[in-house]
Amino acid sequence: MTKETVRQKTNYWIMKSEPDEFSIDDLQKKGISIWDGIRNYQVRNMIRNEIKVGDIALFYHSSAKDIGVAGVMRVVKAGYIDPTQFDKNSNYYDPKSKKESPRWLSFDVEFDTKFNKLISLSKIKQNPKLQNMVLVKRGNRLSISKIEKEEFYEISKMAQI
DNA sequence: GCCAACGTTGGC
DNA sequence: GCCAACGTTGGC
Repeated sequence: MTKETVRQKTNYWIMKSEPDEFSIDDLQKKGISIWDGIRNYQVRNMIRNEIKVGDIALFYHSSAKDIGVAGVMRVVKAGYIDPTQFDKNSNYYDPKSKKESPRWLSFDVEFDTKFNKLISLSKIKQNPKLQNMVLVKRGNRLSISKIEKEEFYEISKMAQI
């Protein structure tokens, strides 16, 4: 089989954002948005190696009054150089990143669905089918993590009840 | 290369 | 606001 005929499997992700900074409503308004400001090497490597067009992601609201999964989005542009690392006016400015060797990557996502109600972290922790998610484990601090297709559909199901 | 000190994330 | 659990930095 040639390389061209290999169809890559869709990856499923959960991606955190502080809704005060950027919420599911902001994404819905914009339609398509850059996902920028990643300043962690593990996550950077995930963007570089795995996140690709067509991947599906849960939008998670973190560090807020109500925390949990707010909706669904799709990756529409794979990893590219995050412009905010060179922008002195940005919160994400990184003076150590050089134009010749940029450190950080961003990508683009498109709004798909906003859940009627937030699927709270506590509800997720109560669901026995979701106990393997990195999200429910202690010390999980990565803003993006991979999830199983089954976990994605389980959470989607919880949104419909 | 080790590791202490410091910074950040994020739930509670 | 607290603090656990990391990640990063920098002196040695």
